[in-house]
Amino acid sequence: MSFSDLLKPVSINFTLKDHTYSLLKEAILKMDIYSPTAQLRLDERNLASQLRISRTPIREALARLAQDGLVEIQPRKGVFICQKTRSEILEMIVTWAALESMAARLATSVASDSSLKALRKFAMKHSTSATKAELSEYSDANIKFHQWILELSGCELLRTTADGLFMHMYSVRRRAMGESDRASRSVQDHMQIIEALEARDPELASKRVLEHTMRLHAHVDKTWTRLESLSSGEDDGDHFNLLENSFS
Amino acid sequence: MSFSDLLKPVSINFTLKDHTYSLLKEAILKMDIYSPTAQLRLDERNLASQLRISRTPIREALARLAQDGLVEIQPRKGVFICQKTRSEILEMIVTWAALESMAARLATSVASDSSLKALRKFAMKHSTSATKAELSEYSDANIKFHQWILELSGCELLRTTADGLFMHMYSVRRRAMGESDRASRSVQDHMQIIEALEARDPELASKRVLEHTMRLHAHVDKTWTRLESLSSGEDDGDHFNLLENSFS
DNA sequence: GTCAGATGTATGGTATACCACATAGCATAT
DNA sequence: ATATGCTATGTGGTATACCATACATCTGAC
Repeated sequence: MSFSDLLKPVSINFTLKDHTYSLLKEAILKMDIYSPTAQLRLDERNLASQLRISRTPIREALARLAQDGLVEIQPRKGVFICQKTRSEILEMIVTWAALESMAARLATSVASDSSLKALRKFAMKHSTSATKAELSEYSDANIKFHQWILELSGCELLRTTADGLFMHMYSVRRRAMGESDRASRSVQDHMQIIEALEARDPELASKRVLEHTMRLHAHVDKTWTRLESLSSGEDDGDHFNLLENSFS
Repeated sequence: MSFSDLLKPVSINFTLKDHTYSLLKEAILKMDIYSPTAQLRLDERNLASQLRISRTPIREALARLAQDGLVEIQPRKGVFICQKTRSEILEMIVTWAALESMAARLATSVASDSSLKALRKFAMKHSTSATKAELSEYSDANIKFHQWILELSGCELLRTTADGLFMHMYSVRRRAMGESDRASRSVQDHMQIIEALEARDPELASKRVLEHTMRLHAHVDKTWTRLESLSSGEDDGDHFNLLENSFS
């Protein structure tokens, strides 16, 4: 083995700003940003000294984070982690529903029999863990199931766009999705979705995905209370209540 | 008029990086990035000297542009304007279809009679200009019509997400949308969409929007040739041809 | 003549210094 | 005691200097 072989992996394509971006993103998503004690402010100089790098790559990473809505940069004030309002979360679910129902529609055409089989296997395996109310695990499997459908669509853009939404839902999901009364219904829904995919019925598949996701919407709409206090009095646009009848 | 009214707009919230971001974004969208003579490379130092500012705000603006896919930053190489491949454009249309059909569904519930009336008025006005084959104007009106539906949904996120797609379609639209044989069919489609909205029929409205947008998809799929040469030989995933039957 | 290696130059990546503004605390005057 | 204004300090915004790499060009040897 020559020198060049040993020395080749010289951290090519690695930049501090990209690394910092992933680092900060992960950190933000992992923390519970709705905890009352959460540190919402990000100090550039603190981050710089903690990461032992200068402010420049940090600022470029923050600019990107601001672009995808994870933080807000207030000029001359500071950068703050974004807390989503109730209505923003509901809008995310609506948009997610739009994307995934399209994905299901496409999947009826492009997904292979074997990949549908794999999806069914996955869903059945985790349906058992759902019944024993292992909520955290169920919550992960639930998200994975939906991402899987996005993947089956073969449309990268649908998948990445939805991933951007899931990213924001990450902090929310423990609260919104992990409730055992919803779990059994959810498992039924998943099975029916798989059946529609296997039947290669685009209309039925997209319809069932849409209804399933909008049930989550209705659930969040009813039970999301903790953030209310933060933005009470504002016009949070509860008009989505009106929409339930659009998904019957 | 009181003092406070006069003194409020004290030029606050202006930063060079935000200004540069809008500036570069607009410049990129306006240029024909598919022209063979197009300048695809962006030189930080050139931009800095042209705009008479330092590289720092430019770099932060570029980081944001890279985030929404308008440019690509290759470490140690440079920043290049992104040319979308044929399959990426097709994926954008699919995703757009997903969003707008959901918007139409919502609009059947939340749009007011008067706003639907305004939409109809707008569509009828531009249907006449379409028949006289004023293509550029028709193309603008066409996009406006679709954006209007997104607005009627009352879901900000649907609208902004779709706007992100329209942004990329901007350079493409002159070529893809401006053909008179499509125009008359398009006008018919628009009218039928409006009728479905006025009938407050969510299923029909979303279905018609979906079919309408997928007709554009089929059209681009058949006629988009110019970029082929750039990426010929690559696996560009023409599998979307298979999907036409999903939207009948 | 051709190819390998070296060297120069251009360009992005990073660090740092400096500036403008926002905020809080204190002092002073009413 | 309260209100107003000043000052100190910290933070983000910007400019600039320097470093590392990629690429082109040149040169020399075979």
